[in-house]
Amino acid sequence: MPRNPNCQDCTLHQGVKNVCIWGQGPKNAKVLIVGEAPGYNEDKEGKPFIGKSGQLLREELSRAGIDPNDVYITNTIKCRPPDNKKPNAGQMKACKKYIDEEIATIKPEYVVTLGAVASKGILKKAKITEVHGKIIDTPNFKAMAAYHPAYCLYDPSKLPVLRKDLMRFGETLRGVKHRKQLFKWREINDSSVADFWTELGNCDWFAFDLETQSLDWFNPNDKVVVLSMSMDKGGGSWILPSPVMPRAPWGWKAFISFIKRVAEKIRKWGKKGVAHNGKFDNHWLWRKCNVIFPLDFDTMLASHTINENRAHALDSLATEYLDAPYYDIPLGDKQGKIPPDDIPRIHRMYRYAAKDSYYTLLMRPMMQKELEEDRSILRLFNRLVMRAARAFHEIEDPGMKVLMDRFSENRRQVAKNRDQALDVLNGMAREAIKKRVGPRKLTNWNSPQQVARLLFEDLGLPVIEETDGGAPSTGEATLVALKDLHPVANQLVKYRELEKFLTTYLDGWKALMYEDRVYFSYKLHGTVTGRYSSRLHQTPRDGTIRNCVDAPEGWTFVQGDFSQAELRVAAIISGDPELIYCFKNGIDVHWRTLLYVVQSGGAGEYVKPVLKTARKLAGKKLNFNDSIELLTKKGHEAAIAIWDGWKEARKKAKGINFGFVYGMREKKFIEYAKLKYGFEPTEEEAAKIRRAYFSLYRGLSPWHDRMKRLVKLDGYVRSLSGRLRRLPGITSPERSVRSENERQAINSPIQGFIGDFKAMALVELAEELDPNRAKVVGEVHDAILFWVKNEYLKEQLPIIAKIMQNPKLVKEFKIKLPVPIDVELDSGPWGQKGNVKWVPEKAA
DNA sequence: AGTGGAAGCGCG
DNA sequence: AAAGCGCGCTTCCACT
Repeated sequence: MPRNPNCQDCTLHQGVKNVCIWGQGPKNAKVLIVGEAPGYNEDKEGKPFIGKSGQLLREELSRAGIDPNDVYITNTIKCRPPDNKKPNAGQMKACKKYIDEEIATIKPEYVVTLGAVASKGILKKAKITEVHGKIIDTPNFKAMAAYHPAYCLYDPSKLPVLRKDLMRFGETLRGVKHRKQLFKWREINDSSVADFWTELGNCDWFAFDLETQSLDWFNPNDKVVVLSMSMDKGGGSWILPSPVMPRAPWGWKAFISFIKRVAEKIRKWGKKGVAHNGKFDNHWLWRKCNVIFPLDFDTMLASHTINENRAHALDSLATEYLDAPYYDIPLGDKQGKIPPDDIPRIHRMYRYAAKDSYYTLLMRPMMQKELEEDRSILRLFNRLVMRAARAFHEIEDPGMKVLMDRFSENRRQVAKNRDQALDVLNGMAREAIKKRVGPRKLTNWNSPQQVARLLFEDLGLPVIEETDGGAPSTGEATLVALKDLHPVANQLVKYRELEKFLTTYLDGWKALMYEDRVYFSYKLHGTVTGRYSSRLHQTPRDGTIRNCVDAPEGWTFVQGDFSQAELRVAAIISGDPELIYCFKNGIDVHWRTLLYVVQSGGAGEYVKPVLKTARKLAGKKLNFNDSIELLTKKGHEAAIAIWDGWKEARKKAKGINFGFVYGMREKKFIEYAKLKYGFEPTEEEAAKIRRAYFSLYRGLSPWHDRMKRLVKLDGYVRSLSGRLRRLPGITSPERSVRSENERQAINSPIQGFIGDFKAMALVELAEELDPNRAKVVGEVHDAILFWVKNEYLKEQLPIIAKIMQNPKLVKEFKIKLPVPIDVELDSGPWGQKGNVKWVPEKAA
C-alpha cells in the first residue's frame, strides 16, 4: 500500500496541504522512529519531523551515538490534525493500516515510539511515564517507548529522561551489555535449604518481597502466594512458595513456622532488611505469620525522597537503575492463579517474584549513594521517612472501628433519599422535555454526556463553561449558575451529593472492611510535596460517614488538630508581620481578613452586620472604623454568638486566605465566590479585595517574589525540614508552565513542611505512647487520630498535646519556629458535633 | 472482561 | 495575557 494522497478514511484530509505524509529515511533502516502526527511545518513541506522537535530529535540521536541519517523517521498519524489537537480514536484507527504497512515495508529491527499517542497506537501501552525506556519484545521487532521531543520542548524537565532513554537505546544497538546476567533463583526444598541458611548467615543485607492473592492483608481468607528473598555478599535469590502453589514443599503450618524461624534468625544475626514498600509485606507477614522483618531501607520511599517527580513502581525503577528488561507478568499469575501442571508458567512467576527482591537488593546501595549527595535529604530519609514507614505498619494494623449499626442505618437512609431525589429528577425532566421536544429516553444522571444533552439540547439552557476536553460542562458551578433557570439544576446537585456519599463511602468502604473495622492504608510517597495520601482523607466532613468512626469499647476516639497549620507556616516562611502578630496574640486570621476586607470596601453586604454586632457588643452605637476595631478585638466567637451569619462569613474569608496565599487571581476568585457563596463580585471589586488583602499582609508579595526568584535560580525549593521540591519545568519556554511551577514553589514548602512536622509528631507518638493507654490510628494531613483508653484520658491528652506541639525531631533538625504550632484535641466519635474539646496551654 | 481517560466531587 | 496548591475514587464511555 503506497502513500495515498487521496485518502479520505477520516476527516483529517480536509484542510491539510499534504494528505498522508510518509516517513523519511533509508528503506532498509535498522531503526524506525515513530512520532505522533505532522505539525504545521511538516504539513507545509510534506515531510515528517522537520520543525523544532525534529531538530531536537536529531540532536539527541547524534548525542546517543545514533546517526539520524541511518534511521527511518515517521508518524503514527499521516495528516496534520487541526489546531495541534491530539488525534482521536477514529483517526488513529483510520491511519493504523498505513503505519502498519510502513513498518512491514521497512522491516526494522527496532521501533522507537515517541510520545503517548505512538506508544498507545503501536505498542498498545498507555502510561508513558511508566513504560518509557524499557526494551520490549514484540513478534516482529524490539521496541522502546520514549517521551516526544515536542513534549520535552514544552516541559524541559522531561528532556533528560528522553536523553537517557535514547542513550541506553544507542548502547543496545551497539550491543553493549548493560549488566551481566548474574541473576539466578532457587526454590527452597529439602536439598537446598542448607544453602539458604548459609547465604542468609553470610549476608549483610537481604531483600524481601511477597506475592499475595490480593492487596487485602486484613482479610483472613486471602493468602500469601510466595515469599522471595535475595541476599548480598554472594548470596542469590530464593523462592519460598506457600501451599497456595502446587508442589510447595510444605503445608501451612510448616510454611509459617519456617518464616518465623527466618525472622528470628534475621533478628538474632542483626541482618538488615530492604524492601520495596515493605510496609505492605510486613502487614502480611504480621497477619499471617505473626512476625515482621526489619525494614532498614525502603527503595520506594528512597525513590520518592530522591526524586518526587518520577514513577516509583519497582519495575520502572529497575529499568532506570539497572537497565532491567521488561519483566512484568499477568496479575492473575502473581496471585498464583496458574494451572497446577503448567510448570513453565509457574517458573516464570517464580522468576518474576525473585527478580523483585533481586532488583530491590541491587538498587539499595545505588539509592543510598544518591541520598548521601545531600546531607539534609539523607537526614530526612533516615531519621524521619524510614521511621514513619515503620510506625505506619502499627498505625494501620488495627484499622478503624466502625459503629456498624449507625453505618447501616445511615446507608439505608441515604439510599432512600438518593432514590427519592432520582424520582423527582426524572419527573422534572419528563415534564420539561415533553413540553419542548417530545418524549425522550430517560437520562442516566451519572453520565455527564447525557446530562449535557438534556440540559443544553433538550431544555435549551445556556452553556456556562466548558470542560478541559471542550465538552459543555455540567459541573456544580454550571448547575449553580442555572439554578434559577430550571429546577432540574438544583435537584441534580442534591442527587449527585447523595449518590457520591452512597457509592464512594457507604458502599465504597465495604471493600476495605472486615467485621467492624475499616482498613485504610497510607502512601508515604503519595504526593510530590511530602504529604501522605490515603482514602481516609476524603471522608466527608458531614457526620453521615465520619460519625460512624469511633474507638472500640472502653476506648475514646481522639482527633488532634494542628490549628491553622498552613497559615501559620506561611507566616513563618514569609515573615509577614501581620500574620505573625495574629498568631502570637491569638487573633483568628480568617476573622482578621474578613473584617479588613469589609473595612476596605469589599464584601459590602457585611457593613450593616458589622455596625449592628458592634453596637450589641459595646452596648452603644459606634462608627464604622471603631466597630471594625472592636470586632477584631472581641474575636469571631463573640460575634457569632450575636449573629450566626458570621460563621458563614468567616468561612468565605477562609477561602480568600488560602486562595490568595497560593496565588489565586481575580478571575478564579470570582468563580470561587460564585460557586461557594453565591455572590458574584465584579472584576473591580475582586481586585479591590485582593489589593486590600496584600496590603494587610504586606509580607506575602515579597515572599512570593522571593520563591519565584529562588526556583528560577536553583530549579528547586526546599522546605524547613530539608525536603526538596524539584521544579525543572521552571525553565519552560511556555509562560503557563513557568507560572504553574512558580505557584508550586510557593505552595510546596508549606505543604511539605506541615507534612514533615506532622510526621515528626507521629513517629514520636507511635514510638513513645504506651499502646495499652493510647495509640495513633490514623492521620488527615494536619490532624492525627487516636484511640485513648477511657481511664487514661486525663493522663494521655496532655502527653499527646505536648508531643504534637513540640516533636523532638524539630529540635534535632535545628528548625526554629517563631510562631508556635498550637493543637486542639477533640474526643468522641470522629467529627461529631458536641464532642468534648480540649485546648492545651500554648506551645512554648 | 479488563483498561484507561474524562468528568465530577469528596478532603486538607 | 493569565495564573490557588495537593490528593483518591466512582462512573461512564470507548476501546481491545
